Amino acid sequence: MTPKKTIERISLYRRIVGNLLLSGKKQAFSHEIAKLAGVKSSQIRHDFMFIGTNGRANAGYDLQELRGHIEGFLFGGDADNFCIVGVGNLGRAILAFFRARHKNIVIKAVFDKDPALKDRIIQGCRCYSIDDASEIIKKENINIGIIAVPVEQAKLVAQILVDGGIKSIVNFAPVPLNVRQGLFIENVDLTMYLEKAAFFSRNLSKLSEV
Amino acid sequence: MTPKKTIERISLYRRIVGNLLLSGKKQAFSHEIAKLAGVKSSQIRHDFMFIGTNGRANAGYDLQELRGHIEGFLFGGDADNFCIVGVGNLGRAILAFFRARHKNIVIKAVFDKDPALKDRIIQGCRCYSIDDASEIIKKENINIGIIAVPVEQAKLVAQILVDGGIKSIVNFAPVPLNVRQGLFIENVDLTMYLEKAAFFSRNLSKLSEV
DNA sequence: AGTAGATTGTTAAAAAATTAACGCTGTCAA
DNA sequence: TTGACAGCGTTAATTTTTTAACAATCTACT
Repeated sequence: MTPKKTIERISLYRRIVGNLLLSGKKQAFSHEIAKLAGVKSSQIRHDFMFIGTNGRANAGYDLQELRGHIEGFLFGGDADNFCIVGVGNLGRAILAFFRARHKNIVIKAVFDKDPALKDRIIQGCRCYSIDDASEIIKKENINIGIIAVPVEQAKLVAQILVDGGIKSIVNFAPVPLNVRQGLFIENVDLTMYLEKAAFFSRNLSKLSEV
Repeated sequence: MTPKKTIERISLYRRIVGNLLLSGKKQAFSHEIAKLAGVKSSQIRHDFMFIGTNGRANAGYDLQELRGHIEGFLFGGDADNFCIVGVGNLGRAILAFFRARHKNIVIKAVFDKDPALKDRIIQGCRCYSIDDASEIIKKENINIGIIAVPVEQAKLVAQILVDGGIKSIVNFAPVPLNVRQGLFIENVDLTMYLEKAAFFSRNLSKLSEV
């Protein structure tokens, strides 16, 4: 019913399968994929059941077919249109990373409040004033917003995106945005990841295992 | 026994409590903190039991004291020393974000393989050749490494860090690093977060609630 | 063709995480 | 002082997630 974790793993499987295909492999067993993903083989089979793919006993999964199933499950018919708000270091990093690299993730626009950036083309992507967000979101059919602004502005930006019709947000600002019904928000908290890593560097014994 | 999720929340509570203090608040109830953190109040009380803090019935938690408890739990005596490998967009973004901002997260060095960057000071932080990683890690007493290099180099870099004595890694390269015994690795997969957001923008009804 | 061995799909069990329940304590007002 | 209420701490229940178990199936080899 709430397969968030499953979705995360499926996204990971997609890349693993892609890499295996690139390396020339045609098929793989659940335990091979499991090794690469860092999970148990039973988890793989369980997840694959969820997305409705099937392998063959003693022959594993056909990777081409598997990729098709995963992408069919994960992606819709058309590519998903994203926008990024905030063209600081992080916004540029994300833009550089995804621009023209992922066939289902298309960054259609970036927004900033700095007038100097207005209409500039950054990494091949046009920068608009945040004031025009609502208009551009509709025009470009953008469904997902990435928030990469300073923490003070995050809530306001989220509101602007939602008002513009955004359904789903990935928030990099270090403040958890309150989720509202009918909206997906993923808070990616870099400080938290660093503090967690620091904690476990001092408390490795508190880790269960792997 | 494996309180990874709890650690994540505690890191979040730390910031929430800090913000409340900044806003002039002296104490808070579990349900107030819960609201801000996006969890249930019973979760708050449960987690606070874990870190060994205590409030008073009908008066909630003393925020100053709570912050002390949280930081005592989360941080060690000294600040934790980090390094970043890869001075591309993402590495710079992380450096800019943390440099001199967080009293317990100190970025002591950045590494890159580009000779042009060697010994340059970036955001107040010196850039070293990756070849000197082992030496610098020991000299600066660095325990945590942040990997922000292209995917092809991630595994090699991880090996270098581990060989140098790093205990804990935050990996931003889109390949899951295999965890070895006695090592903490956090894979932060940006592609996964974007794909997940895209998936739920098309399948909002599949979200449980919240 | 038959048998041995390996892997799948699925169900059941186990483990982990979250949420609820509730006795107890402290506060406030009459 | 007493009663009513509100909130904490803790334990128990629930829910979710992961792992194991195993019959069915396929491959390969003789």
